[in-house]
Amino acid sequence: MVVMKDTKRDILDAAEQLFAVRGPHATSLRQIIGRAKVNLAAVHYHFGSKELLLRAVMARRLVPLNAERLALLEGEERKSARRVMPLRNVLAALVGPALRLSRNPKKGGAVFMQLLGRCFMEPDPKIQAMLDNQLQEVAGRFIPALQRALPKLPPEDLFWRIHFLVGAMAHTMADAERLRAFSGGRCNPDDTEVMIEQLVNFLTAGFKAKSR
Amino acid sequence: MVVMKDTKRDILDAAEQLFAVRGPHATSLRQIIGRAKVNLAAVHYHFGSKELLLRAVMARRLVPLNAERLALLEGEERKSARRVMPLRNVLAALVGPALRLSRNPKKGGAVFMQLLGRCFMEPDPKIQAMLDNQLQEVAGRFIPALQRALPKLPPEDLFWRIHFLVGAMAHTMADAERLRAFSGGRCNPDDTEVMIEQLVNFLTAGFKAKSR
DNA sequence: CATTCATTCAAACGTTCGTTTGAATCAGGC
DNA sequence: GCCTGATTCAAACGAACGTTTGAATGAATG
Repeated sequence: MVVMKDTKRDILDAAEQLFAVRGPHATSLRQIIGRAKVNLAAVHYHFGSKELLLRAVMARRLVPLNAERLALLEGEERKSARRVMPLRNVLAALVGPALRLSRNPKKGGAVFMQLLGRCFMEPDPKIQAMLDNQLQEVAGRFIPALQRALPKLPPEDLFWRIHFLVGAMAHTMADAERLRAFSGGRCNPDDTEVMIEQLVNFLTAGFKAKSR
Repeated sequence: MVVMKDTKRDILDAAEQLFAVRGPHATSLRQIIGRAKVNLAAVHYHFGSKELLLRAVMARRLVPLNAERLALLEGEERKSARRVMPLRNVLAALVGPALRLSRNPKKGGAVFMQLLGRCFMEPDPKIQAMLDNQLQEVAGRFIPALQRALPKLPPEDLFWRIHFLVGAMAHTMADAERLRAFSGGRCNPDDTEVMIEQLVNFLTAGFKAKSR
């Protein structure tokens, strides 16, 4: 009674871990219950199905993450009052909270960041629909903010660049570790602030490119 | 033996198609032989295993693709002789041939482009190792070329930006179609030249960003 | 103590997976 | 016409998958 409902949290933690490393589709429920040390039927008892489990894993972290992004954006909007908000700050509000996850092990940490990146790249339409749904509000607030920060950029160019942003961000979240070996140790993906700095710096320049 | 057996090619074509749309891991051999209209055992008879089949699918297109990239780079190097090669041309030689695949249905077309993008994002270490192997030569030639085009950029920044490039390119190859809906029809992923232009333009500006 | 209700458990369900087998089929060389 | 080696075929293999079942467990209620 002192400790209650370890089972649900244990399943969520184990699923998050394994979904992130091997991808949701390549992870079996038996691997999850093996790591969580619970019974196989507990997954369906508490969550209903594998798909609903993934949804629960994502919602647990994504809801606060998106709230943080929106709060950061609103804060920036308040700060810059009637002036145009600097593009760099908009991008930092979008990208920063997600990449900073890896600094916060208590809230999911690098594990969830990797999972989020993986879900962006999952071909499964069910997973894509779930993500689109979870990110609808964020997109609806950030796209106008980007447009305001880049008033001269044609919408077509803007959408192409958002697409590139998503690719670069997702790949960085899902596979930052690959960069360590690829760069021959010159880059350290564990240094979150450098990572954010590099990505925001790159994206800011990309978004500011002259339209052709 | 004048022409390659229909069976082998039929399997390669069907596998390429299905691997690309659903991802290699989510595609079963039975789906492949159903589309190819061949016997199930034919896959193992001609290729040995599912993994070797994927390797064969990739090699068939990737070998000529990489050769084209290297030839394009060499051509640019010859053209600019002792001068510095423009960054834009290096990036175009790297990104162009891959994205232009979708214009060339006879050589795999958009289907293989999507598959290549998917493989970049596959968590499976076997697939990653295979890709790394296939791309080693290209990386070894393009990284110095990028360094020469950006002599003032610290190597750490360069590697971060290559990482972002890979993410943006892979996401564009694998999921360009998502952009059509996401942009409300404003972007047309079928127009390959616009796609290349947008990506190269974005990347060129990103690579040229001031180091911080 | 008896009852209740949420939770856990071992076991099995029916599918589907990648792979293997051994016989049937077909080609060309003698 | 038969032999040989390459290819195709239907059928089955064992393993793993997501899911379901029904009984055992345990704490709280009356």
